[in-house]
Amino acid sequence: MTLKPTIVQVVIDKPLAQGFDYLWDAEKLGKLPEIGNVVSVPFARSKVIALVIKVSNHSDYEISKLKSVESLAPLPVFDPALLRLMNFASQYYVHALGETILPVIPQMWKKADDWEKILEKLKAAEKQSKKKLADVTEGLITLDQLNSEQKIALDQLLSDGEKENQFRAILLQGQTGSGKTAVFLNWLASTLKEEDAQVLLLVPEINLTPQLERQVSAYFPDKKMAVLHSGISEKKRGVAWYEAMTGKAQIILGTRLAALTPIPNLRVIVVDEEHDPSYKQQDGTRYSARDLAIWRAHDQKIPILLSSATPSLETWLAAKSGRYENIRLDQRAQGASLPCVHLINTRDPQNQFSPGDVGASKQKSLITKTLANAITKTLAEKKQSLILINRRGYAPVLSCTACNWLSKCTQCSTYTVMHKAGALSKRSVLNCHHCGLVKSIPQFCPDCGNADLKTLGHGTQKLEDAIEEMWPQARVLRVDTDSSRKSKGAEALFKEIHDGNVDIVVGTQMIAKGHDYQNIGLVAVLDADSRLYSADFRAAERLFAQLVQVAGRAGRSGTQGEAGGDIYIETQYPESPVFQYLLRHDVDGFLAFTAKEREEAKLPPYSYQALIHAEGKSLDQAIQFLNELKTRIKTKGLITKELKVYDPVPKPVMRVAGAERAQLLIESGNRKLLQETLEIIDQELRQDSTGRISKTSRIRWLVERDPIAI
DNA sequence: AGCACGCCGACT
DNA sequence: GTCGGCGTGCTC
Repeated sequence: MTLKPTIVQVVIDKPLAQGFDYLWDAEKLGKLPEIGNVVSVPFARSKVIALVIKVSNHSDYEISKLKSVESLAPLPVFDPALLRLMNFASQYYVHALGETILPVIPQMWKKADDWEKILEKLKAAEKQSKKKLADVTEGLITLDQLNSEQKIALDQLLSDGEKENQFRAILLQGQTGSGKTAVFLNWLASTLKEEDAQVLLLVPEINLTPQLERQVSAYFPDKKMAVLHSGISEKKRGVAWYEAMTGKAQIILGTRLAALTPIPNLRVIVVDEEHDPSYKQQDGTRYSARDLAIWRAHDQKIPILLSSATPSLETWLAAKSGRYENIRLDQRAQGASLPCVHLINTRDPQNQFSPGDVGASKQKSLITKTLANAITKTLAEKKQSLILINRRGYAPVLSCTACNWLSKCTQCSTYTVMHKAGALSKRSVLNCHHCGLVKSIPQFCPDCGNADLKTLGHGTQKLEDAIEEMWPQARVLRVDTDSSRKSKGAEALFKEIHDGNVDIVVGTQMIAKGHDYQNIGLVAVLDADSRLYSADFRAAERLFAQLVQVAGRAGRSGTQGEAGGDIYIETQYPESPVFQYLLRHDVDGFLAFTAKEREEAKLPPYSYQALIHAEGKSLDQAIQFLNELKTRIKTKGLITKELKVYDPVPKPVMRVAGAERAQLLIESGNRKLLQETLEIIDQELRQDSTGRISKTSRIRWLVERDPIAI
């Protein structure tokens, strides 16, 4: 009698839809295989990390050609619930299972040779660092400090808690400063009373984690927290991931990548700022961490809380229809009142400087007279001003006054942005924000030789210059990705603001996110219009959310009874609904208005969308590739009344780093039908592709489900 | 995705 | 004569 060999099927991090079979030598590996084991296998000429997805005695491949699993990682198995999530994500987002699963493993665990060493180190470290009690109490609001509205919200969250083992989705909607964080942290406390319960707390951006991290450790000083985001070192991330996976860490705090972390005893999920577009991954598997978190909660029959001041339309409608519970916080928790919104009509001459005005400079196009007066007043009151402009750098384009030459990127279909000396490099440079290309600034126009080159438009740097010129006595700080990368990072810059070392802060949207400042009297938004009328139908929704968030910064001074700050928006279109609803602080009104618009236009969430991206050497080739694909879809009879396939179009930024890009939009009111069609398209494309590159036309393609920008 | 194998152009 | 271009096929 011959014993049948043990065979495992594994998936690896390649865009290959299939699994690969390997022999399992139980003697050598010490144990029998289990689904969810992390292993190291020989693949082609190298060794790769793989995950076991099947255990059997059979292989469709020739047994004699099978290689053997080399080693077994000293890690717990990926639990069945997580594998269900991965399977779903892989199918839904039309990506191979392997390239969905393996990227969640931190780099530290990707080298099989180090496994035993790492484990020993971890164990040694664990023995040493017993418990370091946190001494911070930042943001700690105990049960008896909650205001009545927060108490009601918490009661509501807790009262339904008896429905154990049941999916619940709750929208916690409340304006900035209404104390949502205090409510959900106190709610988490009840789950964390349980000995080994784990909770997952998702935040949209790295900038937000340090503050929330301090708050969480103030609430739960004796609980271990694992922090997972791309900003922490690989080593720390590897350790945090291990602690989450082994159940040692009970609180898992992180950005979107944390949504796919193995958490064996997961009991509750919180998604903070659930509307934030950064939950959508833009490369690799293009998943939405919020949507996957909801699926995970549903699948594991646990509650999920979605928190936002300006919920996404999807979530808001779900709450409205009763599919989600809706808990609201309408008061401002610590007594601060709402900021007053001012719309400055830039077309009104009254708001503009006239030639004779004091302080009118060549920069007058940047800051209106009305806004300048408000800033001067705020300075006099010894309060801080935040000025937002959504473009980093000095000026978006350099142009020739004689022949209208413009500084275009040589590799992309965009303009390069001028950065002044000292910002990106020692000298002034032109920088492309799409491909990162850095070029020196030409002395003369490359086309006509004219030496008179001028900048068009404004960026953060130019604004900084203008402000310094207009208020020479003020202390000005610029906060954007460039300045935070250069100095000690964003945290250090935020500290400067907190400590009151700054009068005027100039920056991009990143200043407005999450950070609580104590002494802000004025917030100004200078380029709201650029995002008002965009080709992207979600642009207005995003702008509204950002403006509400910005407005939140202005009214946050904690002192009881004090008037909220002022927010100034410079616009040519003050009558636009975005601004009108903002003026009244009417989030629900805006969402209802937007919902109606979308319903009439049959746009998401009233329909479902997917994009097929194509990228090649020339736009024609990319378009042709998509046209052929469309024809194939048509011949197969897949285009029906229920499923619409648009014509291929160049992408908004058509050329990036030398590759030209086009896209094909597919839309359907029937989610299942769209899913099935995408699977057929994927199969069809895979048939004559290696990986994701077409064999015949050399076009790189990608299917994206639920795109957030079109 | 990598990576080797393989078949055609300008060079020490 | 060869070095090297990237089209094609394979990885258990």
